[in-house]
Amino acid sequence: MLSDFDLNYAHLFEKELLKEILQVGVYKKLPEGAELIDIGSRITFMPLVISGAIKILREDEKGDELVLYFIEQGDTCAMTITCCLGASKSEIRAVAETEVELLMIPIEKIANWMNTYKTWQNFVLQSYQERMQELLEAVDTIAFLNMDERLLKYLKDKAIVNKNEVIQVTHKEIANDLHTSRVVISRLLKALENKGEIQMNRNQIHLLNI
DNA sequence: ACATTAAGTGATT
DNA sequence: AATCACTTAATGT
Repeated sequence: MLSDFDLNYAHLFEKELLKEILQVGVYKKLPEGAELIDIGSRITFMPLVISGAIKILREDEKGDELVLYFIEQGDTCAMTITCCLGASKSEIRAVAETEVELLMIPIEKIANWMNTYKTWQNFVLQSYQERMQELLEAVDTIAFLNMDERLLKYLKDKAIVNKNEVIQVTHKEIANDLHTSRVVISRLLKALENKGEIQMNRNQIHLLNI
């Protein structure tokens, strides 16, 4: 498991930092569907994703959800960085999309290492920038794309993070993630199937043209 | 065989 | 695109 960590992160950090990370970092393995961070919760650690993927979503008072983006191995959560810089409560919810392996870094270390390690500073700034990019992409998707295009993008993203063109989901789950109704999803999926983009089975969707 | 859950359909707003 | 009401199909017990 730690060799997997090396694979993704070793080239990024200098020796001493790597040693510190392994010292203070807590290894965790979570099953699919596990909740990592909830809205309003206090963030006490920064997760470095070793393997698997995490789904980041926004939620309204009624509990209606909207998926923003997925984060994968080599990524970290930008929300935790924001938290370090002042705000301490999470604005998003993070759920394990697949089984995930994480290395949890205590939040105090983050600001600390920013001063001592140049490579850490680069890493944090760069991942923050990448998240910002993804967030803008998510905004574009919601604002400018039709529902059918959004759906297709969602399916493709899901296929990528799961490393599988066959996705296990119900229409209901997709509807929740995209914040729409099941009937709409069923109809759009039907249209996609007729266009030859996908193939449907109960509880699963097969992406054909990737 | 029966109950439950997923998915399909037509009509209405 | 959302909602309703209803049907059909698949699956679990």
